[in-house]
Amino acid sequence: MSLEDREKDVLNIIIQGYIDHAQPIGSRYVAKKSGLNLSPASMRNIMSDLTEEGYLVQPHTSAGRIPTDKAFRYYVDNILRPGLLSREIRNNIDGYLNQAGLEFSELLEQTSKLISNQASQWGMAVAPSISFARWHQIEFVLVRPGLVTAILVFQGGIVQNNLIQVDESVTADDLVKYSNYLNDRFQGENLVQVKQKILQEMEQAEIQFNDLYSRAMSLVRETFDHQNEREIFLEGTVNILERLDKSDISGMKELLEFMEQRSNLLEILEEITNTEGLSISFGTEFYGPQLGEWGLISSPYTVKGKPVGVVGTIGPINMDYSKLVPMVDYIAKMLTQIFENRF
Amino acid sequence: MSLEDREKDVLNIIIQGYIDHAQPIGSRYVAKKSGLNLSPASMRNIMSDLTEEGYLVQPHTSAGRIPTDKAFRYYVDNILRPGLLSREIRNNIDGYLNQAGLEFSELLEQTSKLISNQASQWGMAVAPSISFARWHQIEFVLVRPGLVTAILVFQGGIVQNNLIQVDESVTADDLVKYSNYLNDRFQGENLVQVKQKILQEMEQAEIQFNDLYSRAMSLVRETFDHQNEREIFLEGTVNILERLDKSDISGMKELLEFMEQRSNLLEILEEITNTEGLSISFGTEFYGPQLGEWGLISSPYTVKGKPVGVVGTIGPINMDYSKLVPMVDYIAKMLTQIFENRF
DNA sequence: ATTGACACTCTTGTAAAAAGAGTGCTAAAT
DNA sequence: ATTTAGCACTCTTTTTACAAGAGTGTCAAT
Repeated sequence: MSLEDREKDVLNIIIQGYIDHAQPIGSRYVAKKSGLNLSPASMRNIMSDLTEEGYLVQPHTSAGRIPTDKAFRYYVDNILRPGLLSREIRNNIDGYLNQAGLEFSELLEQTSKLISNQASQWGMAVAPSISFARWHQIEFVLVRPGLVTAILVFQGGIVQNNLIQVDESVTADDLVKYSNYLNDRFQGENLVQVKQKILQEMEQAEIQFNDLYSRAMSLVRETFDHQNEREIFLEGTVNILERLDKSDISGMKELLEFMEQRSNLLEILEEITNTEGLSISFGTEFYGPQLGEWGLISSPYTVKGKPVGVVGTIGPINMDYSKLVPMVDYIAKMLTQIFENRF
Repeated sequence: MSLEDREKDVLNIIIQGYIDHAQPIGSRYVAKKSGLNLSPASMRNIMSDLTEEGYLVQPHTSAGRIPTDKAFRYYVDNILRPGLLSREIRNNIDGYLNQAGLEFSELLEQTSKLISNQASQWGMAVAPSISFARWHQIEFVLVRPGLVTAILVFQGGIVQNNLIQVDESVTADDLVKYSNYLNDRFQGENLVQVKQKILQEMEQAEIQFNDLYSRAMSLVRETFDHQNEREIFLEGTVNILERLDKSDISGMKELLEFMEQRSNLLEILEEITNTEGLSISFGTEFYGPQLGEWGLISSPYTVKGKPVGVVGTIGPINMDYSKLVPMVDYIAKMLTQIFENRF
C-alpha cells in the first residue's frame, strides 16, 4: 500500500503546490516543478494512479487535482520535514511569553493570541484540568451572612473561587475552623484524591459526622461542582475571515459553530492531551466530512513529564505545515518550561 | 429642519420596509403601504425631497432608496414606538438569568449569550469597573517563598486575585500582618479612594514609612496595576455569519477587527455607561463610515442609581429596533435588580 | 397639488459563443 | 517497455449581446 518513489515525489509537489496556491494543480505545473524531466503526459499517468488510490480528487473533469485527507495524512506522516524556526521568530515567541503575566489563565490567553498571530489563523490553548492541581490552601471569606466566597489556592498559585450560599448562622470564626480543618487534611493532594478521600470517609465512619465536618465538606463539594470545565482559549477568527475567499463561508460557519460548542473541542483535545508529542489531525478524522477542509496542529505541554494541557492551531487543511509544526512544537516546549518552573 | 408630516410617514414606511426586507425601497411599494392614497409618482416627489435632505440614498439610478444614518437617527429619536415584550420572552429571560451562577462574571457572560440568542446577532455585556467596588477583605497566601497570591474580596463577593513576586524573606506571618493592617485601613472604601489615601499619606508623612507599611502598600499597588481592564463579554459571531449575505463580508471583517480591539469598544461603552437609560448609536457616529452599516442598542445597568456597566446588542443598522429595544431595556433592568440585591 | 404617461438609466437574467485549462487516449518515438 | 507529442473532449470561466425588469425623473394634463 506504499507509494512508489515517483508517486511520492509527485504527490509531494502537488501538496506543496496546493499549499502555496490553494488551487487545483495540473500536470503541466507538476512537470515543470519536478526535477524528473518528464512530460506533462507522463505526469498525467502518475496522477491518474494517485487518483485511483485515493490520494487526489478532481473538482471536475477539466480541472487540476486536489490532495485528499489521505494525501495530507501521508504527507505529514511520511514526507513532511518540518523546517527550523528562524531565530527571529523564536525571539518573538520568547519575548511575548515572557511579558505575559504570572497568572496562568492570562498566560494561556496570551499564548493563543500569539499562535493566532504567528499563524494567521486560529490559535488555541487549553488550560490544565484543575482536578490534578495540588491543594495548597483554602480560605473562606464571609461576604455577608449566608454568603461565602470559597477561595482555593493550588500549588503554583492557581486560584479558584466560588460564591456559596450557606446557612445564615455560619460565622467568620466557623469559617476559619473549617478552613484550618480542610487545609490540614488535604494539603498537597489533588482534587481527585480529595474527592476519593471524602467519599471513603463518608462510608466508613458515620460517627465522624460531626457538624464541623459535614459543613466543611459541603463547602468543598460546592466548590468542586464548578470546577469541571477546563478553560479553552481560542483566538483569531478575524484572521480566518481575512484569508477566506468569499466562497467557503458556509464551511466556515459550520466550523465556528462547532468551535463555539466548547464541549466538542474538549473531547478532541482530551484525546490529544494524552498523545505523545505533536500531532496533526484533519476535520474528517475528528468530526466528519463537513469539516473536511480544516486541519489541526496540536501539541500537549507537560508538567513533570505528564501532559496537562494542549496548544495548537486550526486552519485550512492546506496550511503551511512545515512552518507551523515547528512553531507549535516550540511553543508547547516553552509552555512546558514555564509550567515546570511554576509547579 | 424638521420634516413635514407626510415626509415623516413616507420615511417611516421606507425604514420599516428596509428593516423587513433589507432591500432598497421603491415608490410603488411606498404608495401601496401608505394609507395616503397617493400615486407612486407623488411618492417619488416626496422621496426626492427626502433624498435632498439627506435621509435617503440610492445605490444607483434605477434602484429604490435606502435610509441613511440620519434617517435611522430620526427614526429612533422621533418615530420609534418600542413594542411590548411578550410574556413568553420575558419568562425566557427571567428563567435564563435566574439559572446563571452567583459569580458575577458568569452572570454577565450568560447575559451576553442570552442577548445574542434572542437577537440573533451580537450580544454584549460589560462588567462594572472594579475601581468602584468596595473593599471587603484582602488575603495573602504564600504560594512559595517569593511568590504570593493576593486575593481581594469586594463587598458583594467579587473576587480579584493576583500573583505577586515578593522578597524571599517574606513569611506567612508577615502576610497576615499586612492583610490585617490593610483590612483595617480600607474596609468599605473603593479602589479609587484607596489609591488616593495611599498617595496622600505617602506625601504627608515619611515617618510612617516603616517596613510593614511600605511592603503592604507595594503589594496593594501590584494588585491595582492589573485591575484597570474591565471585562467585556461578546457573543454571537456565528449568528451574524448566518444572517449575512455573502456580499457584505468585507464590512463584517472590519467590524470584527474593531470589536476584537476591546479598547475601542470600551471607549464607546464608557460613554454609554454615563448616559441616562437606553441609547442607540450607529457605526458612523461612534467610529466612522467604515462601520456605517452597523448599529448598537445599549443600556446601562445601575447599582444604587449609579450606572456601573452596560449591556447591549450590535447588528445590522436595519435591525428590528421595535423588538430589540424593549428587550435590551428589560434585560438591563433585570440586571440592575440582580446587582442591587447583591451590592 | 396630483398623476398618468413616457423616456431614460441601471441592474439582472439568459443565452450563445469564445477562450482556457486540463484531462485521457492513442499512436509514434525512444 | 517507457515516454511523449498530438489531438479530441469536457467542463469552467469569460465575454458578448440582448431582453426583461425595476425604478426613476419629468412634463403635460387634470
